[in-house]
Amino acid sequence: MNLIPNQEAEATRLRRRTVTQLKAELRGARVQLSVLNHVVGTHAELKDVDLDCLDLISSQGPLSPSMLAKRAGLHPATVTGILDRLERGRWIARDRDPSDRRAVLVRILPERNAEMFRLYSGMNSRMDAICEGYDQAQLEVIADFLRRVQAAGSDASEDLTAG
Amino acid sequence: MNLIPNQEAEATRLRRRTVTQLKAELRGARVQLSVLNHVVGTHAELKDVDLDCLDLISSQGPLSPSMLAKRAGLHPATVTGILDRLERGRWIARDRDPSDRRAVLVRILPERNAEMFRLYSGMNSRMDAICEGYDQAQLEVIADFLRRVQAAGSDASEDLTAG
DNA sequence: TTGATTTGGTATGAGATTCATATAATATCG
DNA sequence: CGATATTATATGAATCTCATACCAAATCAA
Repeated sequence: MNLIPNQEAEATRLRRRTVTQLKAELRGARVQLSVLNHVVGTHAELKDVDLDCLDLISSQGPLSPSMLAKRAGLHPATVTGILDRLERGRWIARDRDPSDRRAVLVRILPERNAEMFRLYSGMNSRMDAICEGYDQAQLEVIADFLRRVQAAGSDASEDLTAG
Repeated sequence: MNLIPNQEAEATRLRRRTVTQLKAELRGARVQLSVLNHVVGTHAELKDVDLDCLDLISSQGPLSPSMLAKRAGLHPATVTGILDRLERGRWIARDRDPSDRRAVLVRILPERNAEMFRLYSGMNSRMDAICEGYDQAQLEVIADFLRRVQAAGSDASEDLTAG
């Protein structure tokens, strides 16, 4: 930090460029992963949004259809249709909530896990290869970064839905 | 790396756990960013897939509808419909390819850039805040990681489409 | 050159999807 | 207890996706 003003300005410029670049790469990664999602979904006879919901149920479930609708930014009636498809395909099950007889709890069925895993296996092994290039500390930095991105995305979505 | 076998096994276990965790966080980030995308799309009266295509045109364009269909994993006729909507909304323009009179080149119109930027501004400032917690070297490591993820996603999609 | 085949983009129409609204059942509040 | 709110879903209109067909232009074959 003992730089003359010129060097300091240069460092600031470089940093700004790097941050901009990183955000661009994140957008790019999001699109490519969504494209992969779409291709996987096509093979599994699932819509993109079905897979998104399946991911949400998998990571945040079991949860109710109304909570899922909120988390996914979808209309409740749309979620009913999505859950119908996922249930018909034996991806999920709907149970009654024991504490509220109006409510429903959606949970993942492990039945077709292997099939889904197989569809993602190409990406999975590529990810393993990528990770081999990083040491333990770097992997943790990246994982933590991605965790923060999730929170940011969730918060930004909420703000936009509210406003 | 001068560890007795027990320590080495422990380190391997830890590393495997970290890699698994990282992949889970990446999936989670993809979903949250897609949800944000959906919410943004709702405000801009665009379908999720329209925004995906807009991103692809923005980063890889100008390109032809058939190339876009290939990159996005969509049917050519579907892309025609998407481009119709994007054109009607003044997001893109279709030009004839001077070197092939059958072909069309799709390019971004900057007209509505500010509007889109405003919708993403909440996420953008959150990303800036996140990046402040990392030094230059870390930012570059993360950006490079995301670049590799894009390539992996693109390759995995291609394999799946071909097979 | 001519004629056949391939390629690029889009129109058409059948089937599927989304969502505003309405509805039924249950919960909660006063 | 009665009124209101909440949860999930049925219904139907508008819209979207994609297989197919089609036309124009490029490329290939002879």
